[in-house]
Amino acid sequence: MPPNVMAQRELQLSLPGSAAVTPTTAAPAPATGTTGMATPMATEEREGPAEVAAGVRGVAAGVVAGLNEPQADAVAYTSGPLLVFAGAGSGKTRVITYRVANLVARERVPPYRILAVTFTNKAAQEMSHRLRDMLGDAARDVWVGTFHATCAKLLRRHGTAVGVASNFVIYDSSDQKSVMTRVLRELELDERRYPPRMVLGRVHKEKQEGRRPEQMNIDSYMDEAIQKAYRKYQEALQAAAALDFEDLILRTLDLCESKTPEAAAVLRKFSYVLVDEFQDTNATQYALLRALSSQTNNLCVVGDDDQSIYRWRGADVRNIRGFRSDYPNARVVKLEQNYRSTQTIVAAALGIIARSSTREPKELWTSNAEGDPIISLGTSDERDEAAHVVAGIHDARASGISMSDIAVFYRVHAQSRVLEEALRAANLPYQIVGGTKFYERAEIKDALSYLRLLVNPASDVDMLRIINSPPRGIGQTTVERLASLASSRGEPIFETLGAMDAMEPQSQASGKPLFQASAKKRLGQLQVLLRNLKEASSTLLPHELFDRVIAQTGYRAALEADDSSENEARLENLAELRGSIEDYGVEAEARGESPTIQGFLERVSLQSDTDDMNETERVTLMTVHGAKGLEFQVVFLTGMEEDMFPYRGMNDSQGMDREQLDEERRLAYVAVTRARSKLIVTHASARQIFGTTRWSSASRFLSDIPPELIEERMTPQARGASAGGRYIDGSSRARGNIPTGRFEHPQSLGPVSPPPRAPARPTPPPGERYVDDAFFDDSGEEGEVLRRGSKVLHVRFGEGEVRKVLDLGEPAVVAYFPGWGEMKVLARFLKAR
DNA sequence: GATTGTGAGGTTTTT
DNA sequence: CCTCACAATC
Repeated sequence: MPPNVMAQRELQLSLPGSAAVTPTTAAPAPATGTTGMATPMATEEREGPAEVAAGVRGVAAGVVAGLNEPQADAVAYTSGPLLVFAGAGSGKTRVITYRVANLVARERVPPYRILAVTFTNKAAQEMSHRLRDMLGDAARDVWVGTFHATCAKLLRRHGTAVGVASNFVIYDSSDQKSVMTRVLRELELDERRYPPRMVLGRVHKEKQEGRRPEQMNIDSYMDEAIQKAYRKYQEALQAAAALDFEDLILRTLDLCESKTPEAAAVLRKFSYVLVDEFQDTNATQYALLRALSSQTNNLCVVGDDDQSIYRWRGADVRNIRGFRSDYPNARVVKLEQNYRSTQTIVAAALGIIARSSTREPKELWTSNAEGDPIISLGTSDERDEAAHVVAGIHDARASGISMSDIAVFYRVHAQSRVLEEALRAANLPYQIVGGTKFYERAEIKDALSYLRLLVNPASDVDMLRIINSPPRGIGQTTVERLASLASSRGEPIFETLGAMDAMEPQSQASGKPLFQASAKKRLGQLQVLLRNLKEASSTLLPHELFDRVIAQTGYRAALEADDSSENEARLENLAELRGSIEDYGVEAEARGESPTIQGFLERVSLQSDTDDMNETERVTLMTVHGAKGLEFQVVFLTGMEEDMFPYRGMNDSQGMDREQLDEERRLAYVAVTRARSKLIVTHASARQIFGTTRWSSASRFLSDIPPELIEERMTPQARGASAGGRYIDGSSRARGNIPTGRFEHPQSLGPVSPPPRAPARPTPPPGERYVDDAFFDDSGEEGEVLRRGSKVLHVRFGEGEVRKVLDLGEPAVVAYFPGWGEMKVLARFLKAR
């Protein structure tokens, strides 16, 4: 993870402090709304060194020093609900950590009674580290973790009160999908009308909004089918002692509401609850937070509605926007000073977000230097783009910027490949965050399934996964019969397997034995194998168990048997998995816990690849989503084209709705605000994506940035493409004022060339209009909007339909004209129909 | 029962 | 472009 330079910068100011702010704990919460505390700044207030709790490294006094006024306010306000709007780069994490430190060191709140919740492990880790720096050992007892990890922890301890087995396993999305597939089959629902993905999506949505099957709104036959599937899916999970991600939250909420002694204990547990990225919470998560803080109402939520980018995942930005009405006496603090970025970058970000249709009013500002202009680079295609990103990285390095302080962002992972190739060819070290996940590889999933099955034999998904892996002669027919036998007996497959010896199951139809002798024998062997491993699992260390599993199951042997390069890679992956099990063991012991397989598995299922970024000297490639919460000196924001960003799916039809567009806009805002001093945005006129070529114009978000902040450029290739391209209408591409500068790192730039200018357009004849560049317009209300599907009229080709919109320095399209085919035409030669 | 091939479908972002 | 599901074949 890149170092938080802002923090470093500020800590220099803050640490000498023996100054402290008068605790404002007792102050009544004024209803004045925003930042209105008149608390003097730390530097103006003198106190003797504050008493320091044992084990706390003298930070109590410094806790509030070095914070600006609203920050200090948020840290010091400790009695009741608190809502912090934290603009990008405004020192949000800092406020949370200082707040926790203040609670422990000054307010003497026992660390184990503080809960700080984040969304990503990455954020949780960073918070832990910072707390450790401030509080030392006391930090260990603060509950810091993601929603999911926190819930898992609570459920392991107390879940039995609401019927959650303490050895539950967590099903990831592919596990979930296979459960759902089986459910849908059992319900005999048509796979085309009810794709598992879709049904699962609907079920998740219900769960995210806290609705059980019986609470669903049923408006159609399909809803009814989904309701059935939802029920059955939950039954299947319950039978397998498995939880999906939503269940982790929902069942913890159940626990809280259960009126059991365990519930009482959990509800009493935390006297302070803090949440980071509150704008990303869904209804269930919010309900859980409310429950966990219900005894004291000391709920502190920190977030930024402008950075709400997970609506698709159930996040409800109304949680943060409506917090004040849920907690009318909440103190509201707005952190509006940005410490991260240049004025130029902040202004650009504001230009983008300003057009969002709904926002909590706030003014982000900075006292940082103006900085360099943003470079907007037009490229011909994704390869050209990648080549110039590489060139830009070289330039940045030449000006002394560390590789780990450079990032390349893209909207979707699919864009990473070309960039990756270019970086590799240029010998630039890089790391890709996210994407194809290690833990999704087949061999890893197989190995983990064995381990999970040993912890929780009821987990049918795992059983079905490994039953014939490595191949042991148990075929589809046998598996199906076994599974249906188990389900008719109402027990997990593992149990049925164990009972095989004692019974002679017969087919109901024919009365013949259900299993052939050979099949039965093989099932018996598997049963013995698993039983032996299970016995061993209680005595062996996790990595030893792993070794035994891949040895005794024949998994390793099967891979070694044929030494293809794929199998070699698989063996390496398994070795890597073993390594991470060992690492886990070491860490667990360091924490004074004894390592267990269950502990390891939990870590795995709640961890994403995004989490382990290291600080080595490498350029970071990631999606914009992955970038949230991070910052880099230099940021390349690629693929800034209409259709890519804002991203539109494949469905060729209509555009996106306002809400989607707003979310894309916020995403763009997040992307831009990651940059500290340099932002280079790139767009390509043509892009190969998902196997087809897409032509598009520059993103509307670029035109929302005040033009004076941007320096427009084109790569030679892009210029060549537009200058050399001949059009059927014979239009000349020759135009004046095309900048000719090489692409270099902004800091080493010469004089800025003026942006390319479209040639003056002739006045349209009376009664005619020219279709023009109004397709940058969000609202579609002014001007003529030219987009896919628009009907156009050309003087020679007649009526046509727009297939692609492109930016060739001026608006142009690929349009289909019956009798002519697809033609590339400048928009100014077209009339709208 | 296993292996291989073909086709179709879907393609965002993540705990 | 990729994955997955299913069919045909050994």
